[in-house]
Amino acid sequence: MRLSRFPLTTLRETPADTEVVSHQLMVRAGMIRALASGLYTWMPLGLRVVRKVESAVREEMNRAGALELIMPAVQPAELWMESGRWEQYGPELLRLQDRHQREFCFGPTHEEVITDIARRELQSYRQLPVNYYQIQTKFRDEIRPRFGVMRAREFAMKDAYSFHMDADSLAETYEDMRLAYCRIFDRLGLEYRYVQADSGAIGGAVSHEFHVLADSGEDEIVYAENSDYAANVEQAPAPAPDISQHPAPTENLVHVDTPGQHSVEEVSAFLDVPLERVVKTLIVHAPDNSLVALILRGDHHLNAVKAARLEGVDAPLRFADAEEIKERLGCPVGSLGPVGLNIPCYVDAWAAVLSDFVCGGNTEGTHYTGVNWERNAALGTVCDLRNLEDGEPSPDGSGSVRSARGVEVGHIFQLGDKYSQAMDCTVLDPDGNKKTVIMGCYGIGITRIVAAAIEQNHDEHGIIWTDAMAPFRLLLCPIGFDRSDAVRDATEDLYRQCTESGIEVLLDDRGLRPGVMFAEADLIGIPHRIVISERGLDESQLEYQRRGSSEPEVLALDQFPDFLRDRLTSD
RNA sequence: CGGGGCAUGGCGCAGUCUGGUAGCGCACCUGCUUUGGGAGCAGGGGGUCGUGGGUUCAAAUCCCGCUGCCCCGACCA
Repeated sequence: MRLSRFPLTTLRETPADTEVVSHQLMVRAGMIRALASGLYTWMPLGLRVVRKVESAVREEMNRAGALELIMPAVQPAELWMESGRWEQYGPELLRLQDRHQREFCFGPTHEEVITDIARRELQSYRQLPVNYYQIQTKFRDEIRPRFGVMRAREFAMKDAYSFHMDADSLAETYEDMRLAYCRIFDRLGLEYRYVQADSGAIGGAVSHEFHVLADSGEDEIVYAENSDYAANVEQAPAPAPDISQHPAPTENLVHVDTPGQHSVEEVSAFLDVPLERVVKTLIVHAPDNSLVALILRGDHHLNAVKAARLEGVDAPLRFADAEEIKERLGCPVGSLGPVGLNIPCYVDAWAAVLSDFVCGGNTEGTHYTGVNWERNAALGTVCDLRNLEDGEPSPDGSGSVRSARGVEVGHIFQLGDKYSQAMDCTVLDPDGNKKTVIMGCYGIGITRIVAAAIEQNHDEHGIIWTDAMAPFRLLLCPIGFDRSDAVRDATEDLYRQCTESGIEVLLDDRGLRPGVMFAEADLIGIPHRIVISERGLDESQLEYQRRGSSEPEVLALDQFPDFLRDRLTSD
């Protein structure tokens, strides 16, 4: 491709309405253009990257024996009523009516449609197992679309659905999919982790998430240094404290004045007590809207997902606001504590083993010191409320964990019979009896991978593509293309060699000043770059530079064919 | 959904308080010079100031309505 015929409108300045670096670079490089909130046009340069991701996914899905199909994006409400999700799904589901006032939705996912296909097509156990997939546009009416295509409303997703006679067969396909996903992310050259996403509390359902590691990721994950264990921090159990470390009380309860001291850090400093001997008291809503208290050690961080899973706590977690707390507990936030607190208390295990600790005095500007459970405050329910943190022991007993941030790009799930049961999807078994099939589902966010890859691989100049995702493999940068016959002739010859070798090559034949050409080259991130100049040609030399490496290499002109063969055709 | 902010040429912004001929940088077009990291000079094109109403001799600017977009909304308790 010649850049003179490939309009590339890059922006020198960062658009004001972009926040994360992938969004900024995608807009600046001309990969995407916004149409409305959460809706983007993929420009030719960006679409080439999307296609690379799609084809890696498609090839590995095919290799794993999955069958590609395409289902409609628009789905009739009747199917969603059968599964019960028409009521359940809420405002994220974009609902529409046709000219006859029939109800439809724009599919955010396709369990209902595929289950409908399966119950019509599949009659016999002989047809199982089977795994269907599609690469298709989804629409989810997100509360708050942001970060460009990372959290868009319309996005491309690969979704697969498998059907089985029994759990063993499902487990086999599930493992095949897990391996296929690993191959996909390996091929794309991304650093990733797969993490367990569910502890098994929900009916034995098994689920794993795949995360591309990036500092800006929306999820925090923890992984063991010495084993395969990895989990979303939302799910990872914190270690249990050593009960024997629970010393006997030595101090008396004292109600002290702490004027203006509200945060645990302030109180810790003011009273000269270590942060880990101060507890914080957080007030949230119960399902019936009454208040409950969550109590943690001052240096620990609340895990909202764990808290929301407690029976007496509403899910998702809803914090009580300051006015409500003042009104119902008679004390401003910042001075709350468990002593004499007249609402249900959930106490993190690490706070429960404290002795002689500090907490709020339940009156503005006061705290208690020398507090001891049961002696001064009812202990309430002891549970795991906090995050597992970097450096702590791994839940699988294999040493310590590290914490990292990740972008969720894949999710595989053993669904069981939730949809097949509701929608009566059955086949005949060898004995001629009707059996409800069980299902798995497997998603990959195609367009999100593009953003995640940029989050992971960029520098101050622009994007750094891996070979597998790059819109073009090689960029030819001739200096003086418009005014030097030698440069132009040599460049045209190299370009011809590339196209004949099947290399995806981009030629900057615009004759721009070198500074502009290089700045745009860095921005769009083509992994391999050859510079052709009169200066070099005088010595029969080219200059090669890998995007992201600081040192250019000299390449003899007559070695260019070897270069193509050795460095650019190996996948 | 709640709170805040913004809307002026393709992009980034000034002008709005205090009403009086719409401006700057980048980008774009033409010419000349320049050519190894987003050039210089000269000339040029492009804007119903988001939208609907109102006030006024006069509205980007003041008033009212609407729309769109962006940001914040889990830990001072």
